[in-house]
Parts: sequence; C-alpha cells; structure tokens
Amino acid sequence: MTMTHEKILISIYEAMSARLGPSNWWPAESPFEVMLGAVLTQNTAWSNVEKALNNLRAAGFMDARTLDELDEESLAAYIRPSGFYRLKAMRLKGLLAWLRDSCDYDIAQLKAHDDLALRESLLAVRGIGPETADSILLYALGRPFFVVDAYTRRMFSRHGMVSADVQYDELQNFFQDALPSDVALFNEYHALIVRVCKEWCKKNTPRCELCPLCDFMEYAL
DNA sequence: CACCAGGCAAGTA
DNA sequence: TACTTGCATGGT
Repeated sequence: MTMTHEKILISIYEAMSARLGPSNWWPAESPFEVMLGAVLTQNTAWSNVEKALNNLRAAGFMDARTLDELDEESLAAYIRPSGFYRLKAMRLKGLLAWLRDSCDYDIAQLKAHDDLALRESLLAVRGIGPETADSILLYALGRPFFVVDAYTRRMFSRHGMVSADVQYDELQNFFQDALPSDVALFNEYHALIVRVCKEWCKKNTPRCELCPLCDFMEYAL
C-alpha cells in the first residue's frame, strides 16, 4: 500500500496531536509580544526569553511605539537574560523601525499587505532571517507559512524523509507543497514538533524511545 | 566543568 | 556556493 505525501504528514500530525493535545501557541499575550519573542528566542532557550519579556512587560514597554522611544542601551539591559543582548537590542530596533515604516506601529494595519510582500519586507530587516520571519508571519500575523526550525530538520531527516542538510526553503516547501495552506494546521503542526522534540527527543540518540513520530513510523512501515 | 538552546550575518576561500 | 565565527545568558 502507498500513502500520499499529504496523508503521511497528516498521520504524523494526528499521532502527535493525540499524544500531546492542543498547544495553544504562540505563548504570548499579543501579536507584538510574539514578534519580540521571535527575535529573542534566536538560538536561545525559551525560559531565558520569558525573563526578558517579563522585564519589558513589568517596565511598561510591551508596546511598539513606547519601546521604540527607549534607547537601545536601556533596551539591551532589559533583555539581558535572553543572551546576545546587544545584538538583539539592535535587531529589535530594526524590527521596530519596520513597524513604524510599514504600519505606523499599528499591527492591525498590516492586514492590507499580501503574504509574500510581507515576507520579503520582513526578510529585508537586519537580524530577521527565514525562521524569525515565518514565526512572525504565522503566529503574529496569521499568514500561511510553515515554520521550519532545528527541531523540524532533525526530526524529519532522522526519519529519512529529507536529507540532514536540507535548506530552509526546501524543507518549508516539503510541508507547504504537501499540506493544505491552512494557518491553523501550520500553527499546530510546528508547535507539536517543538513540543515533541523538547519532551522526548532531547538527546542526539539515533532513535528516540517515546517519540510519537517513531511510534507512527513503526506502525506505518 | 562542558554543552546546549525554537538563528543570523559577516567574513573567508 | 559552502564553511567558519561572533554573539552571551542561564539551565543541566
């Protein structure tokens, strides 16, 4: 028996979803907070990002215009626990300038822009690469872009579905070409991959013992 | 003590 | 194009 690519990916999704339940991602209180988190979590543990976001919230800076009025050095001090803080302060300033120029700090106005134009525009910001851009597009702006990260590449290459050195866009197309362009599906799929890898695939073991994806592959093959 | 975490860009060959 | 390095804190 053969399965279509879509059915395989949906079955993996169903297996993870049955194990873990709803993710309710992205963990944030507003689209703006999603954007800040997307930059702050670059190569950084989320627990450290939370400390930085809490600092900004407690100081009353969880607002684009207000935060852009803060000088870069002070911003760096608030986000210190998230690591790479001087670099990230510069990157956040770039993101804030983008918000100023593209929608006068009013994120609701961005719905007038089309998907691909927004993505190109975000990628032009210093410090916003493909994963950060797609995280913002999907989780803050509700656009149908599949977010690819280190977990996604590790999980699907380990199971022989893509090569280990697959490029970002190539892996993104692997999902986007097979699955319906559904924001809710892309949202939950990426969240489940991250949750599965965090909870079950912590070590570089050749095969994870309790991973739902492994369970599915055993069943399917 | 070493190693890693939901990347990215600049420099080098 | 492909590979290397800097960026930095906090948890295990």
